[in-house]
Amino acid sequence: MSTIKDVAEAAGVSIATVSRALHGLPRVSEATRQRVLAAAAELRYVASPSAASLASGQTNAIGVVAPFVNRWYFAAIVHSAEERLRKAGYDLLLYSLGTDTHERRRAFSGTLLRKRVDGVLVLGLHPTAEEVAALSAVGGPVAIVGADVPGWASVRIDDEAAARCAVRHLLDLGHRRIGFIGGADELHTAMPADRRVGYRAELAAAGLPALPELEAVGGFTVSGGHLAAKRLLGLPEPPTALFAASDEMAMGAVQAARRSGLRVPEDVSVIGIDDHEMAELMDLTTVAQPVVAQGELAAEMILTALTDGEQPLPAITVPTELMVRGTTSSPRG
Amino acid sequence: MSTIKDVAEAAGVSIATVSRALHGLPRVSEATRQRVLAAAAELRYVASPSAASLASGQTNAIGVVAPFVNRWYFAAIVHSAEERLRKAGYDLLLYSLGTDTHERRRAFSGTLLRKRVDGVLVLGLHPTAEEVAALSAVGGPVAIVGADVPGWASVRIDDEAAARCAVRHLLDLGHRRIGFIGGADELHTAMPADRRVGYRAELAAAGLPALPELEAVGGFTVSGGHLAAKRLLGLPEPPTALFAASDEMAMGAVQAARRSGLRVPEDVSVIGIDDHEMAELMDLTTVAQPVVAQGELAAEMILTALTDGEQPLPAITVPTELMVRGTTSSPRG
DNA sequence: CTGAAAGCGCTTACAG
DNA sequence: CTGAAAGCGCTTACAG
Repeated sequence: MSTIKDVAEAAGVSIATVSRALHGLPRVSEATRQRVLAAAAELRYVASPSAASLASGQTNAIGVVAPFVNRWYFAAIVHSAEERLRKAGYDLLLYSLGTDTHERRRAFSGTLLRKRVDGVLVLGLHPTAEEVAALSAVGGPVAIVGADVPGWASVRIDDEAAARCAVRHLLDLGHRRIGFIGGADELHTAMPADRRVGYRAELAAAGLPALPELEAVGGFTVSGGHLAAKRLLGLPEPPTALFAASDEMAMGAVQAARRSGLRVPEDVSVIGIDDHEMAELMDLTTVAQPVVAQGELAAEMILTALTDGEQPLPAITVPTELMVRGTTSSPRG
Repeated sequence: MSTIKDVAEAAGVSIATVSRALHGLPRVSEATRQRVLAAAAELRYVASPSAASLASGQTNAIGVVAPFVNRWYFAAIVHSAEERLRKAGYDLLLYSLGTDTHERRRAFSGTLLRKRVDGVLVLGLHPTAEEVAALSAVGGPVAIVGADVPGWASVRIDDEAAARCAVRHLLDLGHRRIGFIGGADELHTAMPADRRVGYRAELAAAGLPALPELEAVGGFTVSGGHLAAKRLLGLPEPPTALFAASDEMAMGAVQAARRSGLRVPEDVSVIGIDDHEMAELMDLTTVAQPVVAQGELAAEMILTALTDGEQPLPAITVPTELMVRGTTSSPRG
């Protein structure tokens, strides 16, 4: 593996000049630059990121912290953010925490990220005040997707409004007994709580009570949604419609209804949030959120903060859209 | 941010001793080690990865190169590999190439990875001989998932056998006119070709011809599968069963059949490969492949190669399993 | 426009 | 068991 010294010798210049030429800095004659570029290409020279980082104090890497990557929402955001960051010359260090509290602590405390990244992208987690302080102390700009934190850049949907939109759709269709399938670990992720708030608020706005027995926990998985729906539909007085806080849970709910011999939407309506890539396939009515855009925006914000220094970090709310498909209709009778 | 020097001063030892104590190396007295550990904790010291890499020649990072992360198969493998690698103290650098040939070239040429990672994990790509040579020249061990390459560690399923298993299931049910929905860019990814080979081979073993008009391109997406199925089912003499080389395409095919007014499986059977997380939900018959295990195995192989030096790199084939669900049955009549 | 040199923060023989 | 010192390969003022 060739080093900058090899290139310098081959080009007949100093290593300082090689560095400047390769970085496109001014104060290098065009002739010299060409000679250096040719020598570097010839030697297949690639600068050592470690050495460059040590000398410059920049790592040219962004850390991405998420609970999962193998879920539609996170995978889509990671993919779009990665593309944007790589284009800007940044590497993406992935920390997929799972549900492990210990790993979560390591990530947020900075043990994992300090001195390793120039900035951090947090996905789908709702950090505590302590965690915010710790991550902020890592040094670089932080952007969060799916929540907002003072001092950090953020991209999110209005979860409460999205939930209200979904419930309103059901109300407009004539439903009055509407079940809710939410997440479980409200402490860990941001949006479940907000979506539940929206559910209750929209019911209240329609003069309907929020009945505890109509709220179930789905854990944001297909099988969790299935189980939750099964319980709700087995109630003595079952709901005529189900609002699931994510499409994956909504899909599980549709399945549960059908396995219980109920037709969707004739016997029970189901609506989700997301517009998961499989939602159209399943003809699922949902409130769509733009995931690719959120990933790109978050990446963009970090890049801007990295170059533009001290300008205020934006907090963006992206719009959602009701997608009426085949799993919702008016209740019978 | 504290450096090793701060810790050394606080503990009253040299930086060499700090380094040894923190790494758990021998030849440090227990008392000294405790003192160093305490000082490091007190100062919230985290070693600079750049400095450590530059001095040691190791990056403690593994590069993961994949065409996508936002597809079930890749996301699942990245997630499980990341967990294993992080546990071993390695960072995961993600390179999600997309379909961009330019980025692919950069990744395989080593421009992206050289001097940056200790090993590489390649997912779902079928590198050319040239690419293999270039990536091998990066230096560290390489493991590939979904294909096998001489000189690299590998984990994969037997794609041809999996395809034959799927087709055999359809033959056993009595189908004789079986359509195939495969990928598109056979040059880029490994398995499409093998799965097509298996399809043809199993037909041949049953004394049936491989009819070109029964083979369609689905591009490994739901919508691609939908389109391909639509074409096949619109044939003057349509197939009574469809074998899709992935579950996502199979799901698209099921949808296409239903939208054409055909019942699945009464009018047309559909089988896929994968056992996608949504397959059970859709009651899709498929040939299951273990994704989590493949990710873990691949990570394990790299870790072993990294520590155990020059032992031969394993090439493992993991088993697949036919999952008979509700989208396949005997043809009518 | 170019070079000599300091310095980034570690690891690792080498001495003792 | 511990320390002094070289060296990893860059970047970046500082001179000229």
